[in-house]
Amino acid sequence: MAEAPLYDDSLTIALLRARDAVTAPFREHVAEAGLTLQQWRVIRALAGGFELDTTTLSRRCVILPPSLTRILRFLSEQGLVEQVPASDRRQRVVRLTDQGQQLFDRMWVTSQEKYAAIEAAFGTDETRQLVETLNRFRACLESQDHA
Amino acid sequence: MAEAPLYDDSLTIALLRARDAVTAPFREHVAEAGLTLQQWRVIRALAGGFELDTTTLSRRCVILPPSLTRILRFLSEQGLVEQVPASDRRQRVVRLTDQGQQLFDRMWVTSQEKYAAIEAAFGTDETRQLVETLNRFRACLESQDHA
DNA sequence: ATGATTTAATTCACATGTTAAGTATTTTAC
DNA sequence: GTAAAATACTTAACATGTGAATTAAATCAT
Repeated sequence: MAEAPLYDDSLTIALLRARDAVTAPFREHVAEAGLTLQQWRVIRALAGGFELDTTTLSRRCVILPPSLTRILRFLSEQGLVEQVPASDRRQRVVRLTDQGQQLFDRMWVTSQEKYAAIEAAFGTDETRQLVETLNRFRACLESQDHA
Repeated sequence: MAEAPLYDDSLTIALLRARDAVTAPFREHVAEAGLTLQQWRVIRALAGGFELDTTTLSRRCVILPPSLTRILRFLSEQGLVEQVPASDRRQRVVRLTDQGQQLFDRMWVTSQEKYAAIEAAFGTDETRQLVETLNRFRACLESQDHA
């Protein structure tokens, strides 16, 4: 049942595979709307009228700035996102267009259903605990690095 | 302490961030040898004299075949990997060259030390349990999908 | 044995990941 | 007030991720 021994890589590999497994149904769903997972994450972050700058989006969506530049260019061309003036003119602040919000609204229900299916399969408490453990794990490593 | 509410994305995001955190020290380490994490995963899978075909490498390293083609091309050009004849001539079976094995040997000690530091920081048992939970989680989702 | 099917890998095209360098704006220090 | 430092983002260059199409070899059916 278990994989090869020689691997201490197990943690990295386990994280990669868990991510693949959990994103699969969402990837399929958003692809039907012509979106990638990363583009969808940006739309979600902006849903509900939020106006966010690139740095904030980058942190929330876990997408590096150079990728975000390209993603925002794409979403603007599709008419899903628009720029709003910012007091600090270095910043690029964006929000969803009406069209973008409508797309979100159409997709959100199904998206939630898929997430609910995952929680149902693994258990609500177990899922919540896994998220908590992952966040604790990350916090632990990051504080270690700052030493 | 916690991030925004509106997110059901938390699981995906938590997996992404955990992966970023755990790979950071390794990324830095292998970059000093002019390698990427993915290239290093392939080298590790072959270390110790294993001769593996592309499909097996793809599964073990969690790298899709098209990426693997490019990675093996790079590693061959660097003289770290060489092809061995296979009974099934559709397959591409490779192994480490002496140079490749030597590179692995030089890097392996430090790599293990970094992994040990992670286990020490988060706890050996906790780390092992996290890997076990992630694998159980993945198995759970994959069996769900085949329905 | 021959043709149809399946399998293994590659190629293609485009999106994202990643690091370093560049540009414009703001802030800091004096 | 102005030059230096810091900040926010973009661009560039190359590696990987991803799905679809392609090629070559093995297997299957008859």
